[in-house]
Amino acid sequence: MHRYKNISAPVIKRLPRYYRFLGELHDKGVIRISSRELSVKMGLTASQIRQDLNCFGGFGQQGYGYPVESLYNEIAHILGLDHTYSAILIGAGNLGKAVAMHMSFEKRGFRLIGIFDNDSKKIGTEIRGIMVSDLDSLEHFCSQNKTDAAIFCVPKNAVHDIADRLYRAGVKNYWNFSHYDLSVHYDDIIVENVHLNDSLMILCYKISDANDFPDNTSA
Amino acid sequence: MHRYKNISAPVIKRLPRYYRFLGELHDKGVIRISSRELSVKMGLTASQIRQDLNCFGGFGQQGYGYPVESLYNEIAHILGLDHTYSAILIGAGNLGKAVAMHMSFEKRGFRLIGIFDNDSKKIGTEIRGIMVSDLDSLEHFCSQNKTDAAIFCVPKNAVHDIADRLYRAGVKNYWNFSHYDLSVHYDDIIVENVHLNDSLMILCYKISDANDFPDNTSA
DNA sequence: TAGATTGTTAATCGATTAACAATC
DNA sequence: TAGATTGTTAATCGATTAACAATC
Repeated sequence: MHRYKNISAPVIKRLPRYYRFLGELHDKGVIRISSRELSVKMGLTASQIRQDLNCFGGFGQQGYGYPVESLYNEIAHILGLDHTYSAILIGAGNLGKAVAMHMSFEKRGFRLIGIFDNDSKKIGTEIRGIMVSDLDSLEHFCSQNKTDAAIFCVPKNAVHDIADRLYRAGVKNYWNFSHYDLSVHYDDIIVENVHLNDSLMILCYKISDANDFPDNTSA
Repeated sequence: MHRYKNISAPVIKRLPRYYRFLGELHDKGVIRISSRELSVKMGLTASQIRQDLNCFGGFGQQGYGYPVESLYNEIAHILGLDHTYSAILIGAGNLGKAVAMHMSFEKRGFRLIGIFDNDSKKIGTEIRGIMVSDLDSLEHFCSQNKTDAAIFCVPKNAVHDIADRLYRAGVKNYWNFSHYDLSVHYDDIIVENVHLNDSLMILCYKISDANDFPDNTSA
């Protein structure tokens, strides 16, 4: 059922970054690169790079290094970017609209096929050539269109109910921008979270930690 | 110079999530909670919760658990949310606009004091009550206004140059939405990345890994 | 061939979990 | 007090780094 065995989360999280750096190298016309050179560019150890890549196969050649273009393509394949999963966006507010407009879905293995909102002012408007539909028509849409994934750009109090409806309609893969933990409620779903608030708070922590003197903390 | 000693990245990343759950508990009127109960709600081990919290202090009480409200306030303080760091937004496109409109900066320790873009169509327009300024006036603005942090919502090819300018103007804390690794080029800066493309590719990986049969992968 | 660099095993380091004495 | 639960130390687990034989 799984393509690769026991790939740890840290390894998976590094894959898109490898993909990015290899893409840049390829654009610059670089043909081959050693784990040593790449480690310097990326701020990792050469050992880690070799370990990571060897989870998926032996893409290098002793005495030579890694061929940039084919490794780039291999990682695309590992990430599954050669798929085209259909996705719908839930929520056409500021954030939803920006996600719809900003993302190159096709380059990341997805195609945006529907947008839903419950605000009558938004229903009927177009975003990136896609008509915003009434949230009430969600089930009907999913029954008519193969829907692989849903993108949550709605306020947290709306998420649970919509997730329930999607789950019953068979949509179980979620890109979650909402301030809500989907994974706690179901366990046969796949969730990738983008918690912007959490990220901003972590920045706040880092700044505070680097700048505060212990004397100030009790103030 | 640092408030806490040797706090590991995994612990820091969990703090906003603790903060969120404690906030919800407090809203529901819950007065106290044991690490055991919280672990069930959050899908962690009780041991980890106690270890994490004890990095910062002994907030619990034997035989009783943790007082929800005061722990919530403690975590806010640990995260530095009682600060108000001034931040400027670079890039008023779809994503920048959404970030400006969508985020509750004040609740996360920040205040948005300026927005910059190089597109003459955007300069002079208002976003959330803030006038979009010409990117050329960046240095002047920073010299007149204490600027603690910058938010990057510009295309990757623009980042390096703007980061240079900000760095020279003394702005060294960045919330980075761009597809570019700032941290590789400087080392006395603080960066928190939001790599939406990486996140979407990770979702693609997870879906592919769960659904592909090995036989299909070579196709 | 000789030099370079991989793939892979072994050693180290760090994070998570378990256990339990301290104590409310 | 007795029961519960923390704070903290010890044990385990997993991830990273180092080392080196295989080999291009």
